[in-house]
Amino acid sequence: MGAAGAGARRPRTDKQRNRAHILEVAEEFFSERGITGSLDAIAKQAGVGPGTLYRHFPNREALLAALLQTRDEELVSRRDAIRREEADSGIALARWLEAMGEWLTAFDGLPEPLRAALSEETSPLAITCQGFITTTDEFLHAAQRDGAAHPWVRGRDLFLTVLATAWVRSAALADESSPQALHALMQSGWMTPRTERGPLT
Amino acid sequence: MGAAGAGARRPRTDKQRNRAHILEVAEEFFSERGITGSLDAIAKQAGVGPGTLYRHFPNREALLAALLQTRDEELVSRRDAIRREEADSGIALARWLEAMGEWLTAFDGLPEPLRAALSEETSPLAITCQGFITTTDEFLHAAQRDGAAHPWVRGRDLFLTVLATAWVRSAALADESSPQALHALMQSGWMTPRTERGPLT
Amino acid sequence: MGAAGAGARRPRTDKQRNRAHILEVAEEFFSERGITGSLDAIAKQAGVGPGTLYRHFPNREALLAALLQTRDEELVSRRDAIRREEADSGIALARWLEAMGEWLTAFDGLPEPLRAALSEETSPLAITCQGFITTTDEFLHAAQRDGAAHPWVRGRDLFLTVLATAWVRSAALADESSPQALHALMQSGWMTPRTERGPLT
Amino acid sequence: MGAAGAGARRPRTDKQRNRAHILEVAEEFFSERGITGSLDAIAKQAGVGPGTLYRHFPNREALLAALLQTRDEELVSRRDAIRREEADSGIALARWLEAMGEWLTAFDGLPEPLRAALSEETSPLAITCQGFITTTDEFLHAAQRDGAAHPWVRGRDLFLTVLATAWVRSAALADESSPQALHALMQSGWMTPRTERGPLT
DNA sequence: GATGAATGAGGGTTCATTCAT
DNA sequence: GATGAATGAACCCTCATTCAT
Repeated sequence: MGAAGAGARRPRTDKQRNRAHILEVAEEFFSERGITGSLDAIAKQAGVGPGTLYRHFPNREALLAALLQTRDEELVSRRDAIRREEADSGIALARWLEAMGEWLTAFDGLPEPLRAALSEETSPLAITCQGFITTTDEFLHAAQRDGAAHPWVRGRDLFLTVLATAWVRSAALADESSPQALHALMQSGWMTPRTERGPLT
Repeated sequence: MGAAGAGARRPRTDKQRNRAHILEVAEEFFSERGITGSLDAIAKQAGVGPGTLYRHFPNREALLAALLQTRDEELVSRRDAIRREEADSGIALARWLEAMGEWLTAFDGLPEPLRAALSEETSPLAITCQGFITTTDEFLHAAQRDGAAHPWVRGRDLFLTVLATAWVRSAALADESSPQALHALMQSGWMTPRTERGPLT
Repeated sequence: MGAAGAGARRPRTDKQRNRAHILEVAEEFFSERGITGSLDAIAKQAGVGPGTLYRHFPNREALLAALLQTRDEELVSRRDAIRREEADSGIALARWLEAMGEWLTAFDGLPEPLRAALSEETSPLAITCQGFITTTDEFLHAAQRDGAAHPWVRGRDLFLTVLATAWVRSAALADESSPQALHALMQSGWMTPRTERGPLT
Repeated sequence: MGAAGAGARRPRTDKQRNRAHILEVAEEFFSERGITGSLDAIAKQAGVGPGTLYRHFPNREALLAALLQTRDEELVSRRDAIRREEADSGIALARWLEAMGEWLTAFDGLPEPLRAALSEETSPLAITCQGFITTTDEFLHAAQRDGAAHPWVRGRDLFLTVLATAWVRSAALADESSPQALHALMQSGWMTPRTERGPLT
C-alpha cells in the first residue's frame, strides 16, 4: 500500500510524483462525480493516506485550486491566441467568453465553489477568479473602445454571467441547443434593440 | 414530546395539521439557513419525528416542491396582474422575468435543486419548472409577436437565464450593482446591435 | 448487524436495552483499557452504529457520567451503611474516604476527567463530584464536632486528596504498600504532632 | 527552510545546536500549551524536521526527560540551599517538599508522564523520579532521626503525595486556598492526633 | 545527520433514511 | 399514522512515527 501507482514503491522525487498523481486522480474523480466527492476517497484511490493528501492540499478548495491552475495554462494560451489572431475586438471578447465558459465546465459542479470564492477575499480560488475578471476587462475595454460592446457593461458582470451559464449548463444537457442559446442571449439579450422598433415612449 | 408544539394537543386531523405545520417550519428554516439544512432539525423543530416528516415528504426535494407550491400562488397572482395591467408585451415579459427572479431567490440555495430537477423528468420540482417555462413562453411569444423580443429566443432559455442569475446572485452580494447589471445583460446583451455599427462584413 | 446481542433483532423496548448494553460494554472497555479508548470501538463492540452511541451519550463525558451513576448507587449504599453502623465519627469519615477512594479507582484513568470536570460548572461529572464533596462535608463536620478532625480541613480538600491519591495509585501498583501508606499520610500527615516534640520554638 | 531559525545559518556543530534549540523551543511550548501539544509543531517551530527531533529524542518522554534535566539543576540548587541553611530537619523536609511541588507544576500536565514513568523501570523519566525520591529520603531520614517525621513514612510515598498534589492543583485553580490546604493535609493529616483525644480504645 | 514526505489508524461528529413499535 | 431509535457510511482532520532521500 502507499505506492504511487507507477511501479516501484516511492521512487525518487516522489513528492512531485505523488502530488501529480493525486491531481490526476482528483481530476478524474471530480470530472466523473463532481467536486463534492470525498477527499478521503480520492486519497484512497490515489493510493496515499489521507494525511498525504492533506499535506499537499490542506482542504478541498486548495486541491481544486491546484487542479485549476493546471487548466489555467490552457486558458492563458487561448487568451494569447485570441489576442494574436483576432483583430475585431468584439469577436475577440466573444471568443474569450466562450473559452472561459468551456473552462468553467471542466468539472461538474465547478461553478459552485468559484461563486462561493467570490465572496471571500482570502480563498485561493478567488485569485483565479480575479485573474479571469481582469482578462475579461481587458477584452471588454477594447471592445467598448471600438463601440462593439455596451459601455455600461463591466468585466465582473460578464464573468458572472459566463459563470452562471456554465452552472446552468450542467442541467440543460438534455437540451442540445441550450448552450448556444444562452450564449446568444448573453450576447444580444432577449430584447430587440429599440432602434428597430422605434422609441419606447 | 411528539406534540405539534404550537399550542394544540393534536386532535383528530393530525395528518393535515402536521403537514401544514411542517411546511411552516420548513419555510422558516429554509429562509433562514438555506435549503441545505438538516431535515432532522426541521422535524424536531416542528415537533414531529423524522419518520413523520418522511411520510409526508419522502425526500428533501418533495418537501421543497410542496413548499414552493405555496409560493407558487403568489407568483401566479403576479403573473395575472402583469397580464392584466401591462399592455406592452415587452415590458410584460420583463416584469415577468423579474418576478420569477425574485421568486427564485426566496431561499438561499434554491436554484440548485431546480437546476437538478430539470434533468430529471420525474422530479416534483420539474413540474414546477415546467409551469414557469410555459408561462415564460406565453409572455415571450406575445413579445415576439410584437417584435419586442428576438424571434430566436425560447422560453426555456429565458428561464434558465433567470435561474442562473438567481444562482449567481448569492455570491455577488458584496457588489450591490450586480443584480441590475445581470438583468440588463440578459435583456440587451453585451454586444451593441450591429445596426449601430454597420454590417459585420 | 445492529442487533443488541441478546437474540432477536431489536426486540422490544430496545432503547433501554441498547443503552444498557452500551453501558455494559463501555464498562468493560473502560475497565480494561482505561477511559481513553475509542468511542467508535465501544459502539462497534456493542454492535451498534456510532450514531446510536452518540444519540444516547453525546460525548465521552456523558457516557462516563452515565456509567458512574450506576456505580453511584453502590457508593450511596456504602455511605448509608457507614452512617448506620459507625458511631465514631472519625472512623466513619475514614471509612467514607476509603469507600470513595475505591470508587475512584473503578476505571483506569477515571480521576483525570473528574479533575477536569471540577473546573467546569456545566459538566455532568461536576455534579457527581459535588455530591461527593457534600457527603464528605457531612462526615467531616461530624468528625470536627467530635474533635476527631482538624477544624481547618474542608470537605473539598479531602475530596481532592482522595482523588489525587486515586490518581497516583494507578502508577504505584508495583508497590503494594503504597495505597495504605498514602492513606495513612492523608490521615496523619508526615509530621509528628508538635505536642509530642514540644513547641516549634 | 530547515535552518535553525534563530539567526545563525547552521555551521558545523549542528547536532548540539539543534538539540539545544529544540529544547528551548520545547520548553516554551510546553510551558504555554502543556505537554500534550504536537511534537510536529515543536519541530516546526524549532525549524527542524520531525525526523531530526526524533533523532535527538526518540519520543515525547525522552524530550521531556531532557527538558527536566535542565530544570533539575535548579532543584539541586534549592536542595543544597536548604541543606546549608536549614538546621531544623522537619522544616528542611517541608521546604524540600514545597520545592519539589513547585518544580512539578512547571508545565501543565507534567505529573501525568511522571506517574506513568514510575511503573516502568526503563523510562528516562523514572531516573529523574528516582533522584527525587532519594533526596526526599535523605531529608526524611534526618527528620525521622530528629523525631520530626513519623517513622512509618517513606520517601517514595511523600514523593507520590507531592506528585498527586501537583496533579490535582491544575483543577483546583478556581479555589485559591486549595494548594495550601492540601499542603497542610499532607503535613498534618485530617485526623487530630490521638494524644489530644485520649486513647482509641 | 538531517530532512520532511508519507503513513494510516483514529478522533469526534452528522444526517438521510429505514423500520420496529 | 406517528414515532423516534437505529443505522452506518461519510465527513474532515490530526499526529506520532517511519524511512527514503
